[in-house]
Amino acid sequence: MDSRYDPRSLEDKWYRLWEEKELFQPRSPSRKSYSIVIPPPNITGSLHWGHALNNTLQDILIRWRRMQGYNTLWIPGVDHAGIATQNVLEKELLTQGIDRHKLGREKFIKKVWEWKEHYGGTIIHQLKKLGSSCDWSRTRFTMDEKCSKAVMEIFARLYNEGLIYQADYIVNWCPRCHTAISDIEVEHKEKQGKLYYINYPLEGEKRKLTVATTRPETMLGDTAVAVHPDDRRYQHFIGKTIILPLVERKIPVIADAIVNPSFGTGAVKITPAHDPNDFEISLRRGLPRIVVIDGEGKMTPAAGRYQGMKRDECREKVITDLEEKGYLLKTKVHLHSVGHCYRCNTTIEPLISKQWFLSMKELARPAIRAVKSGKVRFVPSRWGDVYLEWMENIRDWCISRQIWWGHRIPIWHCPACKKSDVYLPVPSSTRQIGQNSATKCRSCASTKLKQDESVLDTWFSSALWPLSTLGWPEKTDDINRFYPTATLVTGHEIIHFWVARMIMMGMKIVKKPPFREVLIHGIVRDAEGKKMSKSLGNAIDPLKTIETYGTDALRFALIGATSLGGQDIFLGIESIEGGRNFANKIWNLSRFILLNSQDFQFDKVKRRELILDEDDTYIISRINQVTKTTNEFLSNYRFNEMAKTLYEFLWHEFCDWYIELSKLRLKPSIPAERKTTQWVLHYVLRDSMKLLHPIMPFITEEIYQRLIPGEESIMIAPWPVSMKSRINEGVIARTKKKYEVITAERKIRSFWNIPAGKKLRHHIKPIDADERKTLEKNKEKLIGILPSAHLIIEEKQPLSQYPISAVTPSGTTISIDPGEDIDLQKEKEKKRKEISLLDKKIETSSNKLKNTNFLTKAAPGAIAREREKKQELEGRRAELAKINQLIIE
RNA sequence: GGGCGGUUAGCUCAGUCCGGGAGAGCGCUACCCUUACAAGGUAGAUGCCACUGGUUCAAACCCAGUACCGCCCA
Repeated sequence: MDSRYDPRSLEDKWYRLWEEKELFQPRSPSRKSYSIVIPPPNITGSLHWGHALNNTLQDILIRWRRMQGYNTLWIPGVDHAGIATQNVLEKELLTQGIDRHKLGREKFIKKVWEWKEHYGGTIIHQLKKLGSSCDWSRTRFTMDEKCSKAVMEIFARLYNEGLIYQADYIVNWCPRCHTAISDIEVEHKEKQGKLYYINYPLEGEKRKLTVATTRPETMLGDTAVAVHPDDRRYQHFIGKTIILPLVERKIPVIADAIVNPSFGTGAVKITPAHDPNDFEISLRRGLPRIVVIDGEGKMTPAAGRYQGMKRDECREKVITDLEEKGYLLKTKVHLHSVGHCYRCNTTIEPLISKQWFLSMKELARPAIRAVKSGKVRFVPSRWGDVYLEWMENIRDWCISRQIWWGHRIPIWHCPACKKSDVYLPVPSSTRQIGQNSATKCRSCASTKLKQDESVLDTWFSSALWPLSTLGWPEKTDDINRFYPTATLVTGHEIIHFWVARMIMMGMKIVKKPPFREVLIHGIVRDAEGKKMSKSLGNAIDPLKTIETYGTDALRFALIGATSLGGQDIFLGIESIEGGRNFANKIWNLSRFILLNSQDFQFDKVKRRELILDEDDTYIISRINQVTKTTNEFLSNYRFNEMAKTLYEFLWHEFCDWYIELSKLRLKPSIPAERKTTQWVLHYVLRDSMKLLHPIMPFITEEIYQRLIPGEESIMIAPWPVSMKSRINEGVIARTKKKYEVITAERKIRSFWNIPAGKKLRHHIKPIDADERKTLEKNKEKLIGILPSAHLIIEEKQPLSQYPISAVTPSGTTISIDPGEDIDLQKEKEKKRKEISLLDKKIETSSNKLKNTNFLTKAAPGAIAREREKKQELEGRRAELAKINQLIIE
């Protein structure tokens, strides 16, 4: 065994073995199920820190439950990511000089499939590097035959129920992607812009009304000016007519309560075709809607002489023209929020167009109830409020996208009778699903049906994910067995996009929510607090990190950085180093144990042969306690606490104390003692490896296999069970006090610069008879570990013999003979400082105990604890004072 | 404008659900290559727990408000 842990050689080896043995598949059909569906990563994506965290959390849950014997299933898959994928392909084709429009829809889609076959597996491969124990044999793709079938089926059902409708509506249009996007796909960003104050003259009067706008180019499409009905400044303008500058159109001045009187001048221009608020007003008031900007972001013929200009060019021109003609009053710097496409960051153009919508109110109701009744529980619970807030104010979902890559809407329009209807595709046409499957119009039997050009929003298929991956709309065993899934693990950024819509679909389709709990975790950010992402260029490639530090180190660091509140996570490379160091520690402690157990076989030892001393009992008690807390932490999703507990236990209890002391007992001279120690080392190591396995799957497998040769895998080893009978609280307390004596002695050495290995003469004065007994029982060990040339343990020993000493928190004194003259004044000064510090604490404590309010109102336990504390402090102080007294003499 | 989160050691953060002796890792200081590990060991220093008020015998923790930072929604 090498003295350093090298993850590279091990990880692929074990992962391959796990896959070969099909350990990732459900393997206990008679047992209770535990299932998870993966949040499907984007097909164009590559592994980033968010995936790493998200999948590690899922893997921990699934590995834990698998070891507990559940029939576990973690379903993986990828999402076809309509807009993103189309963008990637378009760019790639452009580098070859190919324009998608020239290629045509069918050929383009064929190209996307080809691309998918080539590169679509990247992210899956990367998830494997993370150690994810998904059942890859069930990998799904949102565009594959089964998922597509589910999409078509539910679309038809919703359409036939009248929940899907087509309407002219103002949508968020991305002029670059050439498609509508939903409200939540718009990212609002604060931008420094200008507020333009424009004078609008009244018809037949000298007076004018000044409006303020951030988008002067849209004035070409104005169809009214609005003021607040209670605004006294403008009462006499209401009902008048304005001659719109540059356009010379006559538009009315109207009153509407939506106007904010304190914004700008309190009078606003109304452009129904290019502003969502104005659109709403136009619906109420029956105002005309004049489209002046088209889907390309260029001015339409309705813009008159500005036709053909790009919207920002047009803005400049409109401003100059207004200025020239004296309509522009002033401009002011103005901070406002501007919508951007979350895919390509282009400024969104609100635009009127014909789109497909899914009405949400009715779908939302049961989904709201599912969360309110506790059928679905968010962890941490505050995210449930975020969900409810959105659901209770839900708006209809624009589900159509004007792109080619995606599930084409199965609606056919008949040019003959002008009717449209839904036609389900022929099941065999996997790839072109939804196409050419309607041949005859149901109304007039015309054979010239034309399919709707739009495709469905990608999230529409994602919403069906827990059902479609299990085989819906077929009635499958998997659905009976694994639906609803147990836990959905995801980031808070997609609660609206995905989580809410899955719950709605689950309730709609099978009347059961798709999961019982939703674990929301933080977003991984870099050291500067920015979200780690490729587009920002601040991402450290997790694969490089894995290459350098190992998967287990990365996983441990990520888990250690999470917290109960789902706070965002800042991760520097130092954290990963910490994980690597821990892995190395595990490696070396195992190495120590393995090197010292070549003559040992765990199974051959009978419990009767063991002579357990208190250090053994201590560590056995502790591993049983740790087992218990680990389980509790896992049940409550407190993964960081779990990681910390195991780290602390292995490093600072097992290594620092048990293993150090075991070195004194592994000598072959007393075989029974050696055997006992070996047994305990094995027992603790075996159980710790199991407990740690969900977080650090690779190193634990390697150690486990070396420890117990011939085992199939730690993955399916039984999860440790904490045994109450093996926890001895009394021994734990006594042993801790014993270790305090050793620490106290080390402090003396450190203070006086006495080398750690130098054998000294020691006196120990135990605080009481119990302590004396414990120490006497451990005399040999103390001599070895201190190390001591001569050790006296005596409650009433003359302290003056050995001038330098230390007192443990419980009051036991240990003194040493430095073997040479030392500066007694320095020692006295040190003690005096300790005493005055204790005095302060004693004062606080005794004030508390003198307070009658405290004595009458505090819990009895709290008072008892306080008394104990004071007693301990006083005992310690007394010892220190006595010693100092003696030094003077 | 509405909502949510954060503010604890030089840095990154736990701890707040469930009130009672301020914690971890990294960094820093001193000593140590002690045959599991220098990716290590031993010991050490460092805090008006953002601010103001309230509740309480007792507040980092509960309540109200303020400031600053961040996120989401309109």
